[in-house]
Amino acid sequence: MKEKYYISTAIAYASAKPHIGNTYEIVLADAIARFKRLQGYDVYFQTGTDEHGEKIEQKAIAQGKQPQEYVDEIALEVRRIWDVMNTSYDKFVRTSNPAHREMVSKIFKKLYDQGDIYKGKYEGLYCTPCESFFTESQLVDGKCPDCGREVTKASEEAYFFKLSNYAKKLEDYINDHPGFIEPESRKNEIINNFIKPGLQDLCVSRTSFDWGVPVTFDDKHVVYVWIDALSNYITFLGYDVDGNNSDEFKKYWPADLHLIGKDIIRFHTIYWPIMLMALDLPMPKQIFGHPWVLMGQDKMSKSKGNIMYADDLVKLFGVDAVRYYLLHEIPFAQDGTITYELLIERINSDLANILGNLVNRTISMSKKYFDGNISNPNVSEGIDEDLKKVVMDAKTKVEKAMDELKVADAIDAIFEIFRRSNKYIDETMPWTLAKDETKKDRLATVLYNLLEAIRHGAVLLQAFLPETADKIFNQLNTQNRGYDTLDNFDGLLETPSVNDPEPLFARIDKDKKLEEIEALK
RNA sequence: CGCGGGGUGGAGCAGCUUGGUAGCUCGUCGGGCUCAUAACCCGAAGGUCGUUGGUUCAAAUCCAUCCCCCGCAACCA
Repeated sequence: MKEKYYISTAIAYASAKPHIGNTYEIVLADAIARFKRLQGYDVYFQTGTDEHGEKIEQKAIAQGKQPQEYVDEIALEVRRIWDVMNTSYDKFVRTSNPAHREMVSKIFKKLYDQGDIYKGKYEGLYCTPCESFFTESQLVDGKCPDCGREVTKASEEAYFFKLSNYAKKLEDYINDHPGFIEPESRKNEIINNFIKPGLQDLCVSRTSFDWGVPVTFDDKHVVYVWIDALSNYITFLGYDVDGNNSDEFKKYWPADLHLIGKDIIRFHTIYWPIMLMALDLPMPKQIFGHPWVLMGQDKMSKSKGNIMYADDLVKLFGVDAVRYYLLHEIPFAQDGTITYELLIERINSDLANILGNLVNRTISMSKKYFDGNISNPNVSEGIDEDLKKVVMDAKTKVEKAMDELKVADAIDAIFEIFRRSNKYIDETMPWTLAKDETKKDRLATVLYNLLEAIRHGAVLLQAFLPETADKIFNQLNTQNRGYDTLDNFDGLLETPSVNDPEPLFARIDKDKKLEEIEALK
C-alpha cells in the first residue's frame, strides 16, 4: 500500500485578493505535493480560506454586503489565483462551511466541558471609537494605531484557553522532536520568547462582532480565530469530536507538513499543538515557517503601492516562469526578493537559454539529421560517462533536497542535467559527426543520450514546472514520465519519432518588457 | 544588556555544526563553435568573507567587543 502524505497550507484570510507573497506558499506546497506524488505517495493536499472575523465583517459592511456574500467573492478569487498558478490541491476548504462551523462549536464546547476553556475577563487597551483592543506593542506613540486617539484600559468578558496546563508537555514535545519546527531559527524564537517565559492563557472568544462561529452555550460570544481557523486541518478531513471520525481522517491525520508563513508560526507551534493535546490527537509531523517574498527591500503592502499579483505576472511571463522564480529564487530560511528585472533575468538565462535552447537545439538536430527517428546504436565513447553520471545522480540529489524542503536546491540539481547536456553537445559536436557518413551511428548515440538526459530532467521537472515538463514530453514524443523510469538510461527505446521543435520559453527583451509593464501601471 | 536571524567579489546566494588553497548562479571582459531562442562551450578579471581584539601552526569558520539591517516580543490575521 502507498504511504500517505498530508500537506496543508495555511488558509488565506479572505479579506482581500492575495498578492504574490501570499501566493508563494501555495506554489511551494504544490511543488512538494507534486514531488511526493511523483515518488508514489498517496498525497492529500489541503488549502483554503479563513473567512470569519471582525475585519471581514467590517469590510463587508463597508461594501454594503453580507459577510457571507463578501467572503464568497474573495474565496472565489483566491481559488482562481491558486488555479492560475496551476496548483494541485486536493481540497479547497472554507471556514464558513456549515459542517466546519458546527464541528468548531462542538470542539469549543468539549474543551469547555473538560475544563481547558474557562470564562474570564479580557483586559487591554481599548480604543472606543474603533471598538478595538490593542496591546502595548501595537500602539503608535501610546495611541490607537488605527485612528491615533487615546486608548483606555478596559475589560470585557471572554473565554480563555488554559495553555499553561500544557506548557510543559509542549516544551518536552518540541525538544524531543528536533524537526518539528523548521527552520531552526524560528524554533528558537518560539521557545525563548513564549514557552520559557511561561505561556499566557489565550483569549478564544469575542463579543465585539458577530461574524464567526457561535459559542453555543453563551450566545453573546463567537469563537475567535484560533480554534476556528486552526481546526480546519482536521474538520475538513472528517474529524469528529464524538469519535465518529471519517476513514479519510483516520487515514491522513496526523498531517505530515503544515506549510505556513513565518508570521503565523506561533499559532501553529503553540496554540495548535496544545489544542491537539487537549483533544487527545496526534501531533503534525512538521511545521515549516517559510520566509517572505519582498518587493525589492520592502514588504509588499497596498499603502506602499508595491504589490505584485500572481495573475498579472502570469499574464506577462507565463505560469511556469513565475513558479520557477518563486521556487528557485526564494532562500530556504531567509526572505527573498522579487522584481521585474530579476524575474526577466532568470527567465532569460535559466529557462530560455539553458533549458529552452537545449531542448530546441537537440530536437532540431534530431529532425535535421535523422528526420526525428533516433535509435540507440550504442556507439559509446568515454565522454558519455560523465553525462550519464550527472543524469543518474540527479534523482538522489533532488530527493535529498526535497526531504529537507530545499526546493531551490532540488531545482538546481535538475538544471545540472541541462547544463551538462549543453556542454556535452559542444564536446561531441554532432554537426561535425553529421558530415561523416561513417559516424552516423555515433551521431545517433549522441542524440539519443541527449534526448534521454532531457527526458530524465523533464520527469523530475514535473513537480516544479508541470506545464513545461509536459511540453518537453510532447516534443520527445514519449509516454515514459514515471519516477521509476529514472533508474535506467534507456527510457526512449520505444520512441517512434520526436515531434517538431517548439521554443519552451521565449527570450524577453528586458527594456521593452519593462516599458510594457510601466505602461500598464 | 529581551529573543532570534543576517552582514561573503557589481547583483543574488552557499560555505560556518566537524577550523587548513573562498564556492555557485547571474552580470562584465576575452576566446571558441555554428546544431540552436545573438542562444551554447572555454577562459579571465573582480572579494584582506561588517569592525576591533583574542584562541591557534592555521579562522569566513571558534571566543569576545562594537557597528549596521531584518524578524519576533502574545491575541491584526
